Amino acid sequence: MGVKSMELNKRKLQILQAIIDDYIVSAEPVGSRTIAKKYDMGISSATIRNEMADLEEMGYLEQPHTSAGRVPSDKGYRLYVDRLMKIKKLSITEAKYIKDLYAKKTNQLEQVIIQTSKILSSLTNYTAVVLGPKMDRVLIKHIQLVPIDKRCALLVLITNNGITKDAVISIPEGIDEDYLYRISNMLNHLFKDKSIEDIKLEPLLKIQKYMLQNREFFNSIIDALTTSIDVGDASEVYLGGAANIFNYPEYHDIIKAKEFFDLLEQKEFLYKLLVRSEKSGVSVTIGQENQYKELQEYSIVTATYSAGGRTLGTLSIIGPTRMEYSKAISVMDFIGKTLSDYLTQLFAEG
Amino acid sequence: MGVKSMELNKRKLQILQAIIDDYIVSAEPVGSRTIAKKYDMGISSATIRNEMADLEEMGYLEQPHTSAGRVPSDKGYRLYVDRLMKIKKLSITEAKYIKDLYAKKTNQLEQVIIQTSKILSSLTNYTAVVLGPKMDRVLIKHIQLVPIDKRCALLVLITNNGITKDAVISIPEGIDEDYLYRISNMLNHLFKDKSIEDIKLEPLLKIQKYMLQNREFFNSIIDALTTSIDVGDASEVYLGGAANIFNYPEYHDIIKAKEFFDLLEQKEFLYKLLVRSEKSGVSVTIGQENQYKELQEYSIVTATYSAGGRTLGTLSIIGPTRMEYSKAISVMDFIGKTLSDYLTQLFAEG
DNA sequence: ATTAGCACTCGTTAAAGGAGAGTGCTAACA
DNA sequence: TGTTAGCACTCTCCTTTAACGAGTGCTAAT
Repeated sequence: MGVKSMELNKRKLQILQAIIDDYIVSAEPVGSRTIAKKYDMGISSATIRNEMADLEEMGYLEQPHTSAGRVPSDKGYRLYVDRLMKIKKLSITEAKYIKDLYAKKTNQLEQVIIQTSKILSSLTNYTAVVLGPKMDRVLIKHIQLVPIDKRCALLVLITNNGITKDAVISIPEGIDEDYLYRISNMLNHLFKDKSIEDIKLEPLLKIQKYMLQNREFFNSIIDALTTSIDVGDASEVYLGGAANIFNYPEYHDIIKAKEFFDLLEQKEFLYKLLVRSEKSGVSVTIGQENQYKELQEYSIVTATYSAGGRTLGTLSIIGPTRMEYSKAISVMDFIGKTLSDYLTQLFAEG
Repeated sequence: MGVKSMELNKRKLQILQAIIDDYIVSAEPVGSRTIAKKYDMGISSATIRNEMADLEEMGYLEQPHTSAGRVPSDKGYRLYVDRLMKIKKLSITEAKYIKDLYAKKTNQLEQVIIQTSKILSSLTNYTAVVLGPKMDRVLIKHIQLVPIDKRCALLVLITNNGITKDAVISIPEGIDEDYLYRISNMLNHLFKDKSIEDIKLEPLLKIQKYMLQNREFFNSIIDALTTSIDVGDASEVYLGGAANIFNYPEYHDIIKAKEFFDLLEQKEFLYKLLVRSEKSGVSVTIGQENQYKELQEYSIVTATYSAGGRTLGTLSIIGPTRMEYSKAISVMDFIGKTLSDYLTQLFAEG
């Protein structure tokens, strides 16, 4: 057989691309005859058969059973994504559609995120998972205690990303509005321009001197601060288009479908999975590349969004490894950027 | 045949109950022999056959095809729910499990709602839909403008239910902190103890005299107030246990399953469906009783939750018409009450 | 190196043939 | 008059069988 034949020469790449292109839309194992007929490369099906056997031996293709066509392996998809596929730019209609949806203003960050998940899923036809803004590295812009009545006050926290959090806390006896005002100023002075993480670590030391009286009250403030932030985890995972999965025949098996929806219900897991370092741009995880067993039959395309150059969160779509990577990647890229522009502008103004 | 035989006598009710009890767990059409054997009523299968034919003619049972057993009709389920089924009280273990989960405090109302949807779905094995607190009839307890920096302020709104809403609004040139403070007081004075609805109707008239200067600013405040409230609709629909539907053989059909999940994705629709007048207690909608075509193959059990005697929202479960009504109703009832107690206490304190 | 030809594999589909569960009806019975 | 045993009949579901066809690998010819 000679070593020569096992090179990944141009023809092999061409054939691999053709097979994957075909399989992505058909979901059926691809045979040599199909390739020979559909793509006119001037070689016979027998030749293609030989090449396919080589590609299988090299790990780029798999055979469901002896007398079936070939199916791409994860390694095959990886090669396809990195070197073979043609990135499809969004159509002008699609780009305009997206731009228009982000045209109208709203101050409700959550609404924007929800809308993003819907757009993402409707354009890609996969399931979208969008994470709300990460709070941990965000800086505090303003912190204040607002008196409501004799017994309680509202703790308000505003970050430099324009996100607001608040919590009602009760006031112990014998604290008048003026004292509350002084505490409020003190907190603001102490924590302004600090990150949320800092609060968790520092306060006990720095505040200690203020804490001699009303120790409990201070504790409840710190408590409210940290817990109101920590909530960020599971509750800020937004899904869109979960039912899209039914479009794909691999999930017409009830067992598979159930697995998928069970997965989606584990919001904490999704959060852990998709929260990533600030690496911007679009990234693709194919099947077994995923560290989690539960996800090794899926592919995930992830992008980040930011405001004013600071990464805030991630958007992802999740679907079968037989995914329209080309379309998916360009949509993710475009929406990630559009959303970032939108948020940057929003925060700059508001 | 005689008119007599068509009465709903005790024996017919007994048989109907037996059939529905059986069908609810088996999901298979129930035959006369099954009833005769399993439930010892001292009559033969032939007699039961006659009664079943009567029950079918009266509309309580249906026959999928000539040589199959009987299946309850919606009318049959209705009779079952109203008169036949034995309400199963929660086991002590279950009651304790629920109580324990509501034992620990949190100020995050949203977390409580999310947890409720999880508990509901895990105990009933159906899909839970919980609506967040309705805002429209809620009274305003406190309203305030908190200055953040020169260019913007935070509008904070606290309701008598302890719910907080806020929005960042920008301040026009030439408004100093003192003036802002006066406006804040004015707003508070004007809107305190009013409902949100009132704001939408009244402000233009009442505020007009204040609005001579800074008309735009006032408009943006009113805008922020009303929109931050209106969000309430779709974004406050919480789902739990959607994947539970796969436990039931009627949804092993992919078409049916897809329909179900498509339904769940229409949050606005679910909101419209489940938001109801304050009628408290548990209510059941069976199949075609539902006004919406899309839901006529499902049954829905709904309860309300409240705080301090004021109804806030609804909890529901949705599942096949072949539902364990008895279990479902008692769980809904118990959780509705427990949640109400919890919230009542929470708001009384905080 | 390429390709035509061919035997072989294996999954898919359709038809055919029970098996089984259930019914309605009739006739006998208390 | 209500109840029940018996029976013919219906219809779905499951299994078996056979034929089909898409696809492969190998061999031999080009």
